[in-house]
Amino acid sequence: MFRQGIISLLKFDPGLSVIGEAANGSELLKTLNSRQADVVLLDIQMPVMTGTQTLEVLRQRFPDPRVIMVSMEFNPSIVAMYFEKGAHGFIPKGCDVEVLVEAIYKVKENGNCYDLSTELAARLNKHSLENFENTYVLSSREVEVLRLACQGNSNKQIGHMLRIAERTVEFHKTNIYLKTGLKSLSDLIAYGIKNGLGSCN
Amino acid sequence: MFRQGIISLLKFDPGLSVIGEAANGSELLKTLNSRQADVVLLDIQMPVMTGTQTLEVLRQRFPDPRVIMVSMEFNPSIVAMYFEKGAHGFIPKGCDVEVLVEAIYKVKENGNCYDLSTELAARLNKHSLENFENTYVLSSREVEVLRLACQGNSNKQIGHMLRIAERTVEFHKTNIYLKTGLKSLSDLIAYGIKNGLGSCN
DNA sequence: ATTCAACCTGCGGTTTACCACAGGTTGAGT
DNA sequence: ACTCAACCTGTGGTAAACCGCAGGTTGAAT
Repeated sequence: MFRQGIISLLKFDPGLSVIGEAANGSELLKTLNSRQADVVLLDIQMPVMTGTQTLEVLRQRFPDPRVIMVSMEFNPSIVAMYFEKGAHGFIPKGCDVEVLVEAIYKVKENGNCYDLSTELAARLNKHSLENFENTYVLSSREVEVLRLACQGNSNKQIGHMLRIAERTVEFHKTNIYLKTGLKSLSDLIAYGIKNGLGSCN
Repeated sequence: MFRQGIISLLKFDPGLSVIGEAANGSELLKTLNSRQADVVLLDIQMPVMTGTQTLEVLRQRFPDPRVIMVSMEFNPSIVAMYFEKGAHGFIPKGCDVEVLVEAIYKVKENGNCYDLSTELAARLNKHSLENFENTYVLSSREVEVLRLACQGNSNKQIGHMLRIAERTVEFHKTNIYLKTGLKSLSDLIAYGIKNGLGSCN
């Protein structure tokens, strides 16, 4: 329904053409086999595959199309993480469609883009980028732990899956708590789900 | 963005007119003060107020307009809960817009409506409604506990807020686990968030 | 070669979540 | 008066999450 809506809105812009749509990550990959895209709009909350996983596979198998993540949330820790994984843009769903159209053009011209009206831009200029990353951005290992936690696994199970000790999972979780400022497991899960780490949402 | 999309799609149907839109629950209530609506489309995942809370207040203060809940998920336990709280329709976002339009007409004519292609309809006919409810549908107390849990509160905190013993919170949680078939706290939180119980998603 | 960050781990110990057992209240319906 | 469902609560115990302390590895950059 969301897809139908966005597509019908994008059709109002004569400079853009929608060459395909997909209900989930694996459909997307199939579509890209037959058609070439300049820009891919990737919803973070998807069924079948998580946004993170889809992005990873997408960048590996189809390096050409540029990617804009579309999300309900806008957390610096998460936004930066998606850029590190190869995204070129990040747009919260709260934006007007005009902003989205602008972003599509910008990203198509080899630019990067995230909603500039936000605090992140300011922070990236003020403090050194590195310091910011070490303080707020989740490492890929941490994202992995968070993802598995969001999918209902216990620390022990996560440790088993990643072939690390339960203690190490706790260690990563502690760091996630520090970086995100969250305090309870409930908050952690809620945070993860809203940011697109979840089995089949 | 989602709203803009839906509205542009609904405009294609000459029998419908969109008389207003709102970004969250309290905006909705303000809008209804000045304009009368036949049907309200209420997204379950909203900022500021949860879907449940908005529905409750809406039904109290504006009993006339009929309400269709729009959600990513479709869990019998939750769907039935929303009907009990006064909703008249329930549409998953995965549906085509045609289904939504159909639903709007149906609900406007004083009918109730949920996606008939689903298992729920079958179940409601087969087993007695009462048995179904006792087995699957969350009571209002249980929903309240789940909501507070999704907002990051511990059992102790929840007990404090609802003025009941911590033990009683555990009791309700156990029942939620039984009714939903979930097993871990992570699953529980994920379930709640996806179904519109969450602080400001 | 050294430094540094990210990763990994073990040993306690505390807190929180959960569960089995056992029971009390209250209000609506027969 | 009785039933029944939903609600509430205590005791005591297990498992899971979390935390401080203390330390080891590895790979990339200076």
